Amino acid sequence: MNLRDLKYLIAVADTRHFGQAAERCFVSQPTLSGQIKKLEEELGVTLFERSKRSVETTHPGEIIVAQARRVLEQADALLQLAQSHQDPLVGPLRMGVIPTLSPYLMPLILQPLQTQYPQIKLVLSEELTDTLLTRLDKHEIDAALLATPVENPDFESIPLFEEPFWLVHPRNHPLSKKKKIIQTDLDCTDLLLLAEGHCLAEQAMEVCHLHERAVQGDLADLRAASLETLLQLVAAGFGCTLLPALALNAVSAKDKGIMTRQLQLPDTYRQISLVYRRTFPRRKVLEVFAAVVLENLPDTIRAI
Amino acid sequence: MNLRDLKYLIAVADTRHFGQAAERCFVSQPTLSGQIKKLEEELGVTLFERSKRSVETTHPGEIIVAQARRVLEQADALLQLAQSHQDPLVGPLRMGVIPTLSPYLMPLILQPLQTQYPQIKLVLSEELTDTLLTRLDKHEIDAALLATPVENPDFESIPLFEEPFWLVHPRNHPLSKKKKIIQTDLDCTDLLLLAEGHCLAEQAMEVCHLHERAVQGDLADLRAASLETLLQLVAAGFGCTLLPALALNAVSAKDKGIMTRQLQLPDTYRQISLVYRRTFPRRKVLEVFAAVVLENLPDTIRAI
DNA sequence: ACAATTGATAGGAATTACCTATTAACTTAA
DNA sequence: TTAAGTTAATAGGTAATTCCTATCAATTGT
Repeated sequence: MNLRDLKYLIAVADTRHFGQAAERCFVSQPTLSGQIKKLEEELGVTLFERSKRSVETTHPGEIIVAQARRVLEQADALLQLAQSHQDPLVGPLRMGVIPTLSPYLMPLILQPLQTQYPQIKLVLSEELTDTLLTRLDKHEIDAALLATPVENPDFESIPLFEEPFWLVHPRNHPLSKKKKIIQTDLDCTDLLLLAEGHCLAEQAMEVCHLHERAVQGDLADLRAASLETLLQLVAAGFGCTLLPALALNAVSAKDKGIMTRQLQLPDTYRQISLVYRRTFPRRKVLEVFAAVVLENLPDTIRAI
Repeated sequence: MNLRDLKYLIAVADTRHFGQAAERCFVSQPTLSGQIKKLEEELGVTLFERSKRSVETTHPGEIIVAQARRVLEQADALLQLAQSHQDPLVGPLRMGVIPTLSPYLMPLILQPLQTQYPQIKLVLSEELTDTLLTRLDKHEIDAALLATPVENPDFESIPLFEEPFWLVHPRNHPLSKKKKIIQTDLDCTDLLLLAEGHCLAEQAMEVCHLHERAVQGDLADLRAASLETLLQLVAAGFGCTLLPALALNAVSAKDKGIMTRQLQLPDTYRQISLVYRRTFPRRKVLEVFAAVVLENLPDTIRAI
């Protein structure tokens, strides 16, 4: 059995005329006659009662024709579904974002994305880099916004922008007296860190030339679960920390006891990129997403 | 698109493995890979995300696979429908019967038919010969029980039995004195007839050697609409008539004022046969029906 | 009676599906 | 680290299927 055969079948049932049915199906009459005959043999049922004068659908024929219409109806629906998914922008885009980026970047782009590409249904999940990479590998998400380069050859990435780190310290901190922060100021500072697993923690240590062991002792117990908590610690005078630029809005607005200092030093930024499986078939939607991100960055952040 | 392709599609979606899917479909892996690729190109949608490690269904793929299942479901239902109609006995048998036969024959066969072949759904219609032939030609009925031979080459017939005519007259009729009825008794009798269109009327005239004009006059206005009415007229002494043997039950039971006389004369019977279109594909059900009729005839009627 | 129509048949051409063999990339075991 | 085993894709040739033109037999309409 064949969808084409069912089309032939219905054409004959509709026209009661092999010639006209053939014309409607854009085939010759012998072709259509042959296929109908083959179908009848396959089904073991005579579908049409032919005479030289007329063609009539038999009773079982009527029933089978009705069912054939249902089959073609569903097949047609399949084609329409396919058509509606030809545009790579259509459908859900499952995006993972690291926690130190998501709350500060997403508010900037959700509105523009929704306005420019309403057909993209963004599904966000906020998790640590490792988790995101695992889920990406398991096809549970389509792409991830990360701050670390990827080595896995299964993945590719679109570089988005460089996000500078700012130094954040209490207003009564010794560094308050310095007009400009230099590298050595960072080296020996009382750095507060995020909990383990946050890439920001390692990156901060790297910027400050610290190793894992250096943050043992008093500070080891103070690793914060979120940037918000971290800022609370800074405000409470427990030490200073490095903050990614996009998160600055979160601090300046609410806490007068905190000073934020731009770092005019080399390599004091993290590189944000959009990571996806090499085999992901809807690259277009990622390109569109990346473009929207870049268009809506504050002027202080430079795109790559 | 093709039902086979959809089977391949579902096999891959189920197994997430081209090789195993191919095995399930009894084709080679390259064949299946090729058809899936062709399908993807036709639909304009990437259905699977392949890597050397794994095969995953894309989001549009999931949707299309679900629809493909619906298509195959309906196609499967079609095959099952066809299967259930392979037996020519299954389904309605639309049977036309002439009014002078139906009420006397049908009670004899309905019960046995129902018992022996419960799958046959008999749909009866009782109409005059001409109407039945027209409806047979228009495929409105499948066959007809008639008492006249058919000339139309589109039709064929299965001879069933010869139904003798009996003479029926009032008990106080001159013929009551005769021990045996001979042809000349019939020739000049006061014959009562059924309404025009009933084949029985013409056949009775023929048996009695009468022509159309002979029944003009008084009798012309007395043509009865049914055998029952005819018997009422006989009982009321308006004349005599010829009755087909199967209808005898109807008279003997209810009216003592009527005599029924067997005719031991040549050609005093009508031939009942089952008429159908030459092209009717379920001849088997007709043969079965004919057999049931013959098996359940009273012993007084001889089958052909 | 003759031309036009209709569905079936025959024979050959074109397309399509299919198979085997092989490749390229990756994973696992030694 | 190398070797063996998997996996999906590719290439090339074969078999099956579909399709066409030409024709026939039967019927219908003029």
